[in-house]
Formats: sequence, C-alpha cells, structure tokens
Amino acid sequence: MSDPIHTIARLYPRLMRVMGHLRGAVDDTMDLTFNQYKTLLSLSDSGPCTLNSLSRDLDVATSSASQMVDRLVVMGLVERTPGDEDRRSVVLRTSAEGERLLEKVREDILRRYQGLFRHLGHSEQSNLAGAIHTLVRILEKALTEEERGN
Amino acid sequence: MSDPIHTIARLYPRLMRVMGHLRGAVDDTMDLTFNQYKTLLSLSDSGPCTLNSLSRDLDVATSSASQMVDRLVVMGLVERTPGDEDRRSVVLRTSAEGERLLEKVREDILRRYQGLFRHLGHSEQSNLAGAIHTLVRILEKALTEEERGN
DNA sequence: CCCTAATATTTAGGACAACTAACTATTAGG
DNA sequence: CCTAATAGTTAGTTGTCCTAAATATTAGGG
Repeated sequence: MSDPIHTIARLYPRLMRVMGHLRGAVDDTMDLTFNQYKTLLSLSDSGPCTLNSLSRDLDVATSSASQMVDRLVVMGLVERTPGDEDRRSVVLRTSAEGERLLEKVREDILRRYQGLFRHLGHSEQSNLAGAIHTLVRILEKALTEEERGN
Repeated sequence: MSDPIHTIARLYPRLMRVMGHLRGAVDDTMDLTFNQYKTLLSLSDSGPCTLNSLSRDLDVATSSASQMVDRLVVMGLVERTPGDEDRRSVVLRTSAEGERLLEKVREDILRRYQGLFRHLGHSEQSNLAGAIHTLVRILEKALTEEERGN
C-alpha cells in the first residue's frame, strides 16, 4: 500500500504527461527539435568526441547519431573532422555558432519558466526545485547502477 | 543565485536526460511504442470520446491522432465507431484487448521499477516517490493555469 | 609482412509519428 | 435553402529511429 515503488509506478502516467507538456512548452521556444537540442548539448558537455561515444551517450544506434550529426553540420552548429590519430573515426565538436545557440536556448528556457511558474508562490517554486533536484539525484544514481550491469 | 526558477532551468538538461532513460527502460518492456501507450492510456482514462477531444488531450494535430488511432484499430486495441448523435464525429474506445494490454503494461512497469530501484535504500525510495508526487502536483497546477490563458 | 578480424562510420531502406493543406461529409444558422 | 462551421480523413513532407550492408582503417597472428 505505502510501498514507494508502487507509488512511483502509479504516478508514472501523470509524470510522463507533465514532463511531456513541460518539454512541449520549451520546444515551442526553440529553433531546434528536442533531439537536436539533446545532441548539441551532449556534444557541448562532453567536448570533442567520436560518433561512437555520442551514440552511447544519447543511447541511440550509431547510424542514428550519424544522421543527426549530418543535420547539425548542415545547420552549421557542429563540426565533423576526420580523426588524425585513428582515421576510421571522426571528431565531433560544437561550432561557435552552436555554442551561441545553446546559450540562447538556455535563456529562452529560463524566460519560459519564469512565465510558466509566475503564478506559483515562492514556497511552491522552492518545493518544485527541491523535488526536481531530489528526483534527478536519485534517478541518476539508480540509472548508473543499473547501467553497470548487475 | 538561489532563485528556484534559475535552479529549475539549470537542472532542465539533467532532468530531461534521466526522464529519457526512465522512459527508455519502460519502452523496452512494452509491446507498444511510447506514443501508442500514451494514446491508449488517454482513451482508457477518458472513456469513450471523439477524435478531436483525443487530439486536444494528447496535444497533437487531429490528423496525427487519426493516424495513431488507425494503428491501434489495426492492432485491435481500440474501437472506432461512427457517432450516432452527430454523424460527423467518431466514438473511440479501448477494446477489451486494449484494456488487457494496459493492465499488462502496468505490471511490466512495476516489475521494471522493482528491478531498477532495488539497490536504493528504503528512505531513498520514499524520497523519490515523494519528489515525484510533489513534482507532478505542482507542475499539473502550473500547466493547467498556463493553459487557461492569462 | 600479409591476411583476416575487429572497429568506426556511412548509406540504404523501412517504420513511426508529427505537421500543414486539401478534401469529404455532416450539421447549423441566417 | 444555401453558406459557413465543424469532424475526420488523406496526401505529402520532415525528422528520427532501426537493421543490414557497404567502406575504410587498424590490429594481430602466423
């Protein structure tokens, strides 16, 4: 009855629903699709990396990552250069324009949230921030433990 | 600095990331795509409804909902009958098989979570459940207020 | 040193899912 | 009764994923 895992499973549909709407609210303000944003962010966070490591990071097939990078290269947001040490691989990095766009997206998200949450009291805003922080922290832990097999 | 909205905006990438992995973990166990699951769930929750109300509920274009329903009808999970009161509209409802599948998905999600969270201590499980509940409650409030214009 | 196996990436083809625009059918109102 | 609004479907495009097959490069064993 009070088993936390049952509670979480019961809340799952509502959680997915609100997260979907939250994402949609941000999508509207972006000049990128959500997947393009995730890819660009991953490349920015991890610094120069190969296609294989990107695809692991995004948890998609290598070919999907390749196509995604294609689009971002065409948009001028990502640079793809042949690897000089191992010439089978490529080196991916965000371009200056890609970094500029990411910064703009960050600002847009902030503005969007300021509008979205302006009717909440300060304590509710704090509770929400705390809940998100707790959720991220614990889920990151559970997911990385899961990933390490066992 | 400690503005909750800044905190939320800063956490956004990590939040989207863990939610994506959480969804992926569930996707693997499902016989449905995530969008098909969402549609079936919406139809089950709202009872018989029209295509327009479904598309509002899912926040997609009517034509997208129509195609989605096509697939679910072919799979035998949803019934689409002409409306008898207004014959322009259709009446959508989950089939018995659709309900059976939803029940199975609920069980699969529960099992998946039991595996995923088995290494967390009970207090962390409780904190996670509490955080999710808080997040869902406050976001549902903020999003419905947003939706009502103003 | 060469041949095979493994690795890194790309390309091709198919499925799903979103959109807009155009079309059909039905209802409602002046 | 005729036009306008409404409900759905269909067509065509785009983006994203997948698997399988092709290409290029490196690594290792004999």
